Amino acid sequence: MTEYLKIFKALGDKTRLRIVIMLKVKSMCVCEIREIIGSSMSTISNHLKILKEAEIINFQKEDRYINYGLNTENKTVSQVLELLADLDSAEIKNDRQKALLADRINIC
Amino acid sequence: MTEYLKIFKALGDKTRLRIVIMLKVKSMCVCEIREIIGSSMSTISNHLKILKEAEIINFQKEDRYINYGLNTENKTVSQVLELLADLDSAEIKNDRQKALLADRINIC
DNA sequence: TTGCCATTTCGTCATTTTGCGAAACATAGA
DNA sequence: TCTATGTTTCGCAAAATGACGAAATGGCAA
Repeated sequence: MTEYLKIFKALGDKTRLRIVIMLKVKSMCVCEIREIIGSSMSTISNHLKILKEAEIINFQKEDRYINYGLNTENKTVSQVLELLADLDSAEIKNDRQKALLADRINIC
Repeated sequence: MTEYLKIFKALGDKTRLRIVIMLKVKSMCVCEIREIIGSSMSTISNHLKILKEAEIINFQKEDRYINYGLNTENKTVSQVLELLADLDSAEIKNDRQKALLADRINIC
């Protein structure tokens, strides 16, 4: 139960849900995510920590950056993420658009 | 997104997750749930309110009681609840056992 | 080594959430 | 109507959460 509890807790926050939906578009570093969400670096970092602990996301170093992405290897997580497949609000479209355009060179 | 947010928020609490899993066994009234969970009446009532607002549960009057049950007619909800199908911890088994034995005559 | 840059951790504050008992409410039955 | 009983609402205290800026960390490059 703890596994699901962590996942639901993690996804039960608007900012984190937005982050997760954005990461379906592509993996991103903290400052790219920050740019789209608009909160402070430390706030984003904290949200990512919670998503990490729920094993919803993972990360890998690339260059000077740490790229965060969805942990699709986790079966429970990928099942939950499938539910979100057809989310389609204006806000989400906007985030997705920005995610596509996001480019570390112009952000970090 | 708001719909999912509400659902995840609602299920991101241990007590509420326990209630939902119990309600898969059978519909129950507030005092039956109270007996199994062990919190106060008002606490349980408040949790049920949150689950109601997320449309995870519904209710119907029966006799003097209000029976709460899972709102399986809601597609999103039933998809989420399917995820929980194979939960199997000791605590959950205990709750399920108690739910099966619960009988308003001896509780309310 | 030193400096730089991306990220995390820390300390603090405001807000939200959770839990409780008491009181209020609703309603079926005497 | 009055009573008993099941449920909800209210008011409050304690705990958890989310946000921020500042400071600390980690690692690459000069």
